[in-house]
Amino acid sequence: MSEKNDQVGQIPAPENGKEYQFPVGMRVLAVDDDIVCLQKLAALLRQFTVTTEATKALKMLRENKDNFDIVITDVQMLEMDGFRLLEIISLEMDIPVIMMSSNDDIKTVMKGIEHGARDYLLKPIRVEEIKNIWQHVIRKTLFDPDKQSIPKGAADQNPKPAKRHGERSKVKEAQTNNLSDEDSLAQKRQRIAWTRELRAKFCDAVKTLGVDKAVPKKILELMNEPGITRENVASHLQKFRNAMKKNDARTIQQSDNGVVSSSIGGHLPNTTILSFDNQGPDSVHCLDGFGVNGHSNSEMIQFSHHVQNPETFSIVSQKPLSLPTNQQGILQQRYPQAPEIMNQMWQTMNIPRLGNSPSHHYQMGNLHQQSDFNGLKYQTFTSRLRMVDDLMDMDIYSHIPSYSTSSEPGPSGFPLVGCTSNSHSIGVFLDAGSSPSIMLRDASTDFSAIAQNDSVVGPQNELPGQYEGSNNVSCMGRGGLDFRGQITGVPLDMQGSIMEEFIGSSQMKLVQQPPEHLKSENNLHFSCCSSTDDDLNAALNPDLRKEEEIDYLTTNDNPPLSAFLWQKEFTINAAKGLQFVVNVPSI
DNA sequence: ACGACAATAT
DNA sequence: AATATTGTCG
Repeated sequence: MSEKNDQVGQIPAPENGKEYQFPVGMRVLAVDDDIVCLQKLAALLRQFTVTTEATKALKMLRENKDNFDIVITDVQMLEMDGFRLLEIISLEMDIPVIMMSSNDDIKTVMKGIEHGARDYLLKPIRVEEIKNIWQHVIRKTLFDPDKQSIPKGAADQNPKPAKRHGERSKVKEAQTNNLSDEDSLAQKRQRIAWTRELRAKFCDAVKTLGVDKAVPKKILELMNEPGITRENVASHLQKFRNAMKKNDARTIQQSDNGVVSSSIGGHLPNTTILSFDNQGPDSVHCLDGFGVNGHSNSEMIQFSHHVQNPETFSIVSQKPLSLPTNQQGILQQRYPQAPEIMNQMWQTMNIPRLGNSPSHHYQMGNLHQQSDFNGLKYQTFTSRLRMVDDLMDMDIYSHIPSYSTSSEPGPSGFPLVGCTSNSHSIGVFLDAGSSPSIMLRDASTDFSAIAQNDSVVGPQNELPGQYEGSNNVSCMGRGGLDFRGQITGVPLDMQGSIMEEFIGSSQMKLVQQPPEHLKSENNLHFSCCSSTDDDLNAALNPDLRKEEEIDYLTTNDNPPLSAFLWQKEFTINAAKGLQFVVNVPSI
């Protein structure tokens, strides 16, 4: 208590220790939400304070930053990420922070370094490592004794815009000989991360203020988040509003279509034929799905190589499916319904039905679990969807996780209300039974969840190791989590409160990371996301439709989806290499 | 090279 | 405060 910050200078040199002695007098704040780790760590420390909650740690630090010489924090924690903690600490005070984690992934380590961590210790922490951390405390006082009193954050809070330019160029010049560490950091814009928690807070604030009355300053107040500036909020608000605008536009566009269908002359096709465009009975149509458009694609050749049981994919017949005509009105219009299409697909592909389930229930792949959370149903299933360059044991059946036409939850849990695919993936809409209007907005996130084919998202009580070796995706009625555990597809702010609460309540989390090569190469993660999202857009918005790229199936069950009319022939790459063509006669 | 995002400038 | 532009990142 009585001790002051300068006391750190008195930290005994290592020599004075016996075989192993933690530097006397060094006050460590250790943060880890894993109690066991915390205990282990504590055993190595002398004078320490521990907490399992980053927020508590922050509080302690804020209340008296002079009480601690150094902070050691775990990287992965539930409520607050270690990085976030690090970020806030380095923003608000000048206490060295050491990260620890069992993850030695270079990127993660780099992230720590970039955020200003003084060290990155790999778990399990060994004595030798802990023994030396005093150096960081010393170094701090040695190297910037003056800056000591001025927290970095404070300086950054009130930047003088006018002087910015000059400063920046100066930094560049100075870069040559200076402390590379701090300076390179200073050069970069330091940005805050809008974590789930933050966004949730933001949303709450906006909600309570009312969308039109929400201005940065007030939001900031309501959020009550130190470490965040008004500018931060303003920026986020800008994004938020943009997203809002976009979303509105989309919705309007859609309802327009639904009502008028003007883009194709106000008529609806009265006959629709679905056929599978295979080259002949029993042939696997390993068309690249680009061949039709004249692009050949070497990847697809690879595909046929990798197919282990070609018979599995045989298409039994090439039976056009004639759908009943109905001219009642838009909702009754007969387009190929996803169920019908699926039906045909499955029939022709010889996909087995589930035991004695009602005729429309199918199960593809392994259905792990169906759950209900806060009234939202979701389920996990196995998706063995692979990207084109990774087709080793591709299994076409498992591309479609489950399906049901009934509005009652069947074995699959949800009615399939639509589906889409691109050359990489097939996506399905499962409706958890909510209002159709919400469906559209959130639909793309469904895709994302599915498209993130090598990630596992599941309820917390599913063990991380449980799915090892398989590619699992958990899908909720709407919304999905991406590799990072963030909601994907549309900005979180636009997800609506349901999703927000669902995810925000941290009942869901990412339990398995995708393979590294999928994450890094070609931004696969992102392209995957956005392409599916694009597909959705295109399917729903004729103007955006790009004939040669967009493949989709949609259904009439759901007004928003039914708003879309098929006017031409589209190619559906239902799964890599298998190509179906939907012929829609012109009116 | 591009889109998303957040900082920064106007 | 709102909007436009810029810098970073993957």
